[in-house]
Amino acid sequence: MKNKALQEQRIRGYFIDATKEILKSEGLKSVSVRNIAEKAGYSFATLYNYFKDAKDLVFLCVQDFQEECSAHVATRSAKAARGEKKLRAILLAYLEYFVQYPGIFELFFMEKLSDLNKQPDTAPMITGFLDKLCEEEWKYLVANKTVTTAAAANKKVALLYGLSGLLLLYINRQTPSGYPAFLKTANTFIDSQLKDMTT
Amino acid sequence: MKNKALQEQRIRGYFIDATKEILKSEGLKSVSVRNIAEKAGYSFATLYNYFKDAKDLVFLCVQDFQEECSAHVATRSAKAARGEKKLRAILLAYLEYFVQYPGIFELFFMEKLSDLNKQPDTAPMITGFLDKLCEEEWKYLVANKTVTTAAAANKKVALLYGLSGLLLLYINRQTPSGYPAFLKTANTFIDSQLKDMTT
DNA sequence: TTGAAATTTGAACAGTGTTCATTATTTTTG
DNA sequence: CAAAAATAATGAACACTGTTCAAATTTCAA
Repeated sequence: MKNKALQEQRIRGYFIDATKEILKSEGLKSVSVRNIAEKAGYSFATLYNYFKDAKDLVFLCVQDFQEECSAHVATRSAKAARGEKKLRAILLAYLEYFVQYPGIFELFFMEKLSDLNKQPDTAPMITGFLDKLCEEEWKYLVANKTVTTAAAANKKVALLYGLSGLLLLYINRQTPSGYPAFLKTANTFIDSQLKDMTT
Repeated sequence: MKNKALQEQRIRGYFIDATKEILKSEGLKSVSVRNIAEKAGYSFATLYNYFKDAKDLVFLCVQDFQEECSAHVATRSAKAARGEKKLRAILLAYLEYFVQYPGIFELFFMEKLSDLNKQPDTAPMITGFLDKLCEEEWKYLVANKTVTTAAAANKKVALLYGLSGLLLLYINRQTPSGYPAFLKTANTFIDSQLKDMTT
């Protein structure tokens, strides 16, 4: 009787779609049990039959948003020449996506994950996301002896932490103030991290 | 009639102290208008006679916590030799403070500031805090020609963003997992940023 | 002491999440 | 097909949240 499972998955999908819609339009602050349920066409109580939490539901959107971000990064970095150029394009497109959707940055990096979310390991999925986006280019650079594996590893984490902090302060503390200044700071930071590829 | 002003300031102090107490013990999630007021010994409605918001009140704690953090950094870095050693000690003590009080990191970097908080410019106060802590050491290093002013400026921002991101991911996403791993990552990152002081 | 001004307060309202007994629907069985 | 059993959907209820405002209280000067 797999109809049961199919129907159940469909209904879960309605709730997830409703949540995604709210997240992208009104943002995380407008996500509420009653809000989601209304958009999904069910009572708020029904949500609890399919999900432990609204938070639980919210974190199920992470994968979808990652795919969307991946697509955005892919198109924005398609023209760039392989290697460092492409890596730079990927990093900038990554920043661009979160600047466009601050609510998704909030969801990825600021929202506390509830206990059940630890089960499907949402946290490593998020922290490993940038690595996955850059994976191919780092491989390429290591293969071409532009950078050593060890140096690449260091640069990867420095970029992850640096870009996370940059987005955090830009989105939450208006530092730098204004998108042009943000872009300039981002480029300067990426420059400094990609220098001395063999160090 | 300056008694008026004095008494008013005293009462404001009761509310601020209550808020600080809650922030350090239960954390930001437990900060509520009724919660603060009860600890302060007043009705929840009274809070609105002295502050626009509970958020407003919360951000008034920033300065006090910065002073506390400064003191912690000072004692923890007192023994270090001037220059790079001391700079490292400052950075590690800075991290240490926020790891000890994740609620204060939340307040400094994650909590959205309301409109009134933009008036006393809380945001630059927060983003400039690390710079202020390190100011003397950077001056020393520049004076000793260990690093150029331009290179120092770049390293300052890279450290600010990197450490912010590191704390963000450690506190919110358990990455790295465990304090020893966190310390190792922090040291590696600081190493990479302080290398090539003349570049 | 009295009256006016200032301060403190709780009621009220609109939100929030969550649980659970009741209702409605669907599925299975006779 | 009809009755019974299983499943799913629901809204009432409770405990919170922030915020406003008229009423109660306190303060203080005349």
